[in-house]
Amino acid sequence: MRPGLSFKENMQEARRTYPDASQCPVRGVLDQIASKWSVLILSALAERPYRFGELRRDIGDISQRMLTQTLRDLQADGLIERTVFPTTPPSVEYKLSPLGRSFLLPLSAMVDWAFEHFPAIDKARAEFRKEA
Amino acid sequence: MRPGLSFKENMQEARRTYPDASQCPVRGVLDQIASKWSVLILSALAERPYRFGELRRDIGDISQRMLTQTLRDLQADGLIERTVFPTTPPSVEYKLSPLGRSFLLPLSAMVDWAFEHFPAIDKARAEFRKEA
DNA sequence: CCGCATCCCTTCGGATACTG
DNA sequence: CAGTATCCGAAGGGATGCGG
Repeated sequence: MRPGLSFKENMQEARRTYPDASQCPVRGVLDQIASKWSVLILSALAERPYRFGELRRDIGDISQRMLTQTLRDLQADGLIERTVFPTTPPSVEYKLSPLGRSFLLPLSAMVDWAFEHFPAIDKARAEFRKEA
Repeated sequence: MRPGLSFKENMQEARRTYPDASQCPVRGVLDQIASKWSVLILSALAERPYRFGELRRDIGDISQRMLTQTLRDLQADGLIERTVFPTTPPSVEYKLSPLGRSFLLPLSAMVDWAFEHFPAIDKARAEFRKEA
């Protein structure tokens, strides 16, 4: 990476367009989408469609309450599609929408970065505590 | 974007490496870094170094408490550097570290995506409410 | 199997007042 | 100017029990 600076223009343009950052619509989108549970759910759905119980088991430590809630939010945002199969017992499938798939690229960029740099961050945290 | 699927490998590899997602170190990193205030601060520092009061005014609706706290966390993670100038009155400068700058690319990818797609998301949200 | 409703505890985060 | 300390309301999120 070039030492100087090499970030995209939209980030600064967003800041120019919304000098009062509290009014920036991008913020509301990011808050929802970059949240802990959303990332895990979208990461799972990146592989293949999932049923409710599958997702629950796969993620492991998500409560059924948060799973339901986050799935609804992602559905409301148009990132995932929900299909009910009226079998007995009923089964419900969740899959990424085209919009949701378009989000995988920036999402995986974040995940990739975290995956690559978390050792450096852990080290920085440890040293920061030693100083204090 | 290709219709099929086109996401990076690390996302799936992270899921394979940490089948129990609750143990995944990437999660802790993301939670901290992709949070609301962190994104705003890093976006500001992407332009140039800032002093404390400048950041506060620039972001606008961040409380001094959260600004201090988030700056400390980002510093602990090694993403920003803090320099004290013992003038009177004292002044403190915050700037991105090399690690912090390396994060701008994935961060701006997210911001760019949000900037481009928030109209679609707003529309999806509105329609979702109409259905209900 | 999928999900909603309730209770309840914990964390987030703003407001205010006070130091070097 | 750049913080720290305290108080307190708001929101996040787990546990449990019921319904389609």
